Amino acid sequence: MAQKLGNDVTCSVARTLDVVGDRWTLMIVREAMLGGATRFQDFRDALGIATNSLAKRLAMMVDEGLMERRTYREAGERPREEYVLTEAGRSLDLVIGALASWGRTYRPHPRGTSPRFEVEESSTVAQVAFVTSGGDRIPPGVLTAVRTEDRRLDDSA
Amino acid sequence: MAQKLGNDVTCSVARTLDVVGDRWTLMIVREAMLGGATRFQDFRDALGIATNSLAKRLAMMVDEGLMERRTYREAGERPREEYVLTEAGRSLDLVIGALASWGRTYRPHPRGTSPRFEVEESSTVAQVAFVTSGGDRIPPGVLTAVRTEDRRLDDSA
DNA sequence: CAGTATCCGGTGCGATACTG
DNA sequence: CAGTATCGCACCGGATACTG
Repeated sequence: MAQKLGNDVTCSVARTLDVVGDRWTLMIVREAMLGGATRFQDFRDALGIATNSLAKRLAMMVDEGLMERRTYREAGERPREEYVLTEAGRSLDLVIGALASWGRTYRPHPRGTSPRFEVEESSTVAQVAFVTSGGDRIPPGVLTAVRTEDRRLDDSA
Repeated sequence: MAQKLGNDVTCSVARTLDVVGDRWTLMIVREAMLGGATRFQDFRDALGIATNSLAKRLAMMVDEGLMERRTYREAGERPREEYVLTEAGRSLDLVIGALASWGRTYRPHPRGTSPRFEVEESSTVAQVAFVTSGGDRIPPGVLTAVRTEDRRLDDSA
């Protein structure tokens, strides 16, 4: 069950916001991506979110396929629950990256921090940008938006 | 005045969500990008939003520097108000693009529509992706996130 | 530790009516 | 057309207490 934004289900932006458009979900995703957080308490400590809110968010995210809930047991420990991003959840990295980039540019903060995305092992830093289907980067400010039917767009290219 | 998400101002994602994290702002930006909407009534018709909500959102967006409000007069007409995206507002295209892309992939809809971004005149379709500072596209699934101080990140590269 | 149960306040948002 | 004014409510989310 998505949550609220009932109108305009035909808009792909609205459909996404219906899932991640609340106050906490993307922050939880961000925390999960940073790798430190997998357990309930991790998210609670990192975000300062109320327990019932967190429980509700995590349940929604599992329900929506952003997270997977697992029970695991370390040697000698009692079983624990952990929440791990699914592929759909990990794919929100572009959204997180775009939000972070905008914030850095237009809402700078002297002690600000962002999730930096880098290629594993090679330490190459990644940036979010528009590219052509050929893979060439498109400079900012030259794009026009046109309303298009989704089936005519190919994301895999 | 940002609106609500008080905590964690050091996180650039949170700072951005503080501006665009409500239910309508990004939908208004989207509509403005599609070019059809500049006037109050345009947004109202396109989104079905309540007038007071729209007024409040637009005022906030002007206040936050996402939109510019102008009074103009066409020949023989009475003066009208129009709302035009600023550079900061237009720069949300990456966020919109990332949201649309995710929605198309993970929340497909038979009659879904998205804003398609294309290079003016050349009709080249743009996609949102991670790239290296050298401009090479990075394939999905190979990135790791690390918490980093904003001043150590260079978005202009 | 990992939640669930309950209470409650702020407010985002819709509906409606009204103004210049 | 472009809003403002009022009303009302759903609901998100915080605080707290309690359970296995």
